[in-house]
Amino acid sequence: MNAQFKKGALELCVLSQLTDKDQYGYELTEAISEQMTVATGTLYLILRRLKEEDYVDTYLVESLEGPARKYYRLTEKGRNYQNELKDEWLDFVKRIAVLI
Amino acid sequence: MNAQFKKGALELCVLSQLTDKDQYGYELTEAISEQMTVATGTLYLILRRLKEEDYVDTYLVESLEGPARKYYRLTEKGRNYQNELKDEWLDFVKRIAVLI
DNA sequence: AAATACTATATTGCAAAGCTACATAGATAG
DNA sequence: CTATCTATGTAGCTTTGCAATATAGTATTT
Repeated sequence: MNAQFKKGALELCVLSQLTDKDQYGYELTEAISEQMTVATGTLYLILRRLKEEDYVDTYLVESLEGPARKYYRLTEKGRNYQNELKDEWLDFVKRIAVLI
Repeated sequence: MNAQFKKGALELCVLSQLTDKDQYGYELTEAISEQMTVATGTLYLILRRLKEEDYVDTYLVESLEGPARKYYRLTEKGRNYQNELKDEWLDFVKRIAVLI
């Protein structure tokens, strides 16, 4: 799996996964891992960045199967950003198709 | 234009542009600029890298309109690489589509 | 003759983002 | 009590595009 392709696109994937329902980090890692290899820890960096920029907020929920889970929820700003980024991505893919 | 999306994909674009005919750096920059913004100089780094790894070789041709042009030609290794990378890209795009 | 602009190649320093490896920690099964 | 699964998090590295800049040939304008 080409690591360079992922740059930027992973952020969009995380945001998109959160549009339907709140999820915690490990859960997101598992969902995205079904489509591509993603290193443990990679998503936590993205999630921290998204939180710093107020695209998501978080809350803790205790778990019976291990440590507490930190859930991530899209903010209004995050929803707008997800939309923009998705449009940009689809446009980008079309432009690449022209060149290859 | 999201700079992160370009990582890796630009290399594929350059390789793909060379599959039909040899081209020089400035010419490639102009062709790719029709689809996306790309900074002057960016492609020269990619081209140097591609040459170091024997995906392309080069030859100089004098020009009436300015300095000599350095043409880039795909090697057999480069053709194989372009094919692999293209397949990987198309697969990647499909997987992202599942996630968003 | 000098300044400007277009064509053309190339390098330097910077920033973004994923990867590897590692650290921490609760719960549970053997 | 050790291993394993769940779960979050950090440090250092690498790759790669960008901005800025340098160099240089040719042509046109002032």
